[in-house]
Amino acid sequence: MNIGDASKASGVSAKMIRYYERIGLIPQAGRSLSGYRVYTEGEVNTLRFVHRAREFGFPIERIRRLVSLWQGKQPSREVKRVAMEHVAELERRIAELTDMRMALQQLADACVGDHQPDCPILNDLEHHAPAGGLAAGSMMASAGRARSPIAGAAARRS
Amino acid sequence: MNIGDASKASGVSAKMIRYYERIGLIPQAGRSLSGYRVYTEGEVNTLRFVHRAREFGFPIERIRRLVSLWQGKQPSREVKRVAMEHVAELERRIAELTDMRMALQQLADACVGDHQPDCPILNDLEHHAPAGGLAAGSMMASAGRARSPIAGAAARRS
DNA sequence: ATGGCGCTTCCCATCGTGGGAAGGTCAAGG
DNA sequence: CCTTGACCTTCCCACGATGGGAAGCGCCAT
Repeated sequence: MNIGDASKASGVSAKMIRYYERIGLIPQAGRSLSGYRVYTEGEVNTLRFVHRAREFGFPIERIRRLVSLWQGKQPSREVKRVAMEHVAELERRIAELTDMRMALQQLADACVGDHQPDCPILNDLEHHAPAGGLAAGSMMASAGRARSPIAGAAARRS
Repeated sequence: MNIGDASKASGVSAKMIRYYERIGLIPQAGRSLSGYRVYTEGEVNTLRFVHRAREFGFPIERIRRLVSLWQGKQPSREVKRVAMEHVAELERRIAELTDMRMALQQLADACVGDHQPDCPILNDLEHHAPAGGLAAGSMMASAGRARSPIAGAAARRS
């Protein structure tokens, strides 16, 4: 099977298959006489595994560990641990975005949105002090602070 | 004021100030005789504006529009529209991440996590069909499908 | 004048993905 | 046999926003 068929069968683009091979996420594929990459069903299966893991948002390095655990028939405890690490990461990112969304929504709610240039959104952007060490609640708009248990997670966008 | 002080006063790193100037998000700063960038209070204020907008997760191109609306004293309707576009974008990303989190959490819940290599997480990764056009509910784990109003938003990660 | 800090420009890396150029291969049909 | 088109190869570039670091110069205090 050539790379095009492997791509269709796995859902991974040919470009990404070559990339995954280059960074060592998947082993180097065999080659035909003319230098074309050749794939077996088993290799396509690995590509499907990687593709599905990407759909879950796993970063490449974590997928590397997952593939290793999978191929090595390791205890499911390890797999679960890696998965839960990723769940925690997802929750962290969800919390950040939720903080932003809530704060911005509050400002937008307070903005009448007419022909006048006066606008609470611009006022916040213009007058908010740069985070000077004190982080708690700094993301929240003035009205209705600390209503969420996940407030203050912004600005740690890594 | 030199770039270091402007950085401290605005919360934007010197590196990023130069970057913003290079891409034209902020106008070119004046220069001292020796070539140092020199900033006025007004320019620092613009930097603060940009910094705060970044904290809200606004991408640079949207900040460009916001700055323009702000400087041009445009009707708040326009500002609100840009802000709500960003809220929609945030909600889209939150929905994607939430889908991933839920699906993965379900698989992890179904994983006993002992010394046995058998694991629902790996089973899903290994046997899930590559998205072949039919997208609805494809992200959901087998148990408890379609329990969320925002299911099926994954794999549109850009 | 010397040391230390700040400023300058320039290049590189991240992370995952796509685009495209330049060139080789293969199969089908004239 | 030759052309055509679809496929494959490698190599380079781009994204978005940010940081790291090198090489070289300016500024100020001791």
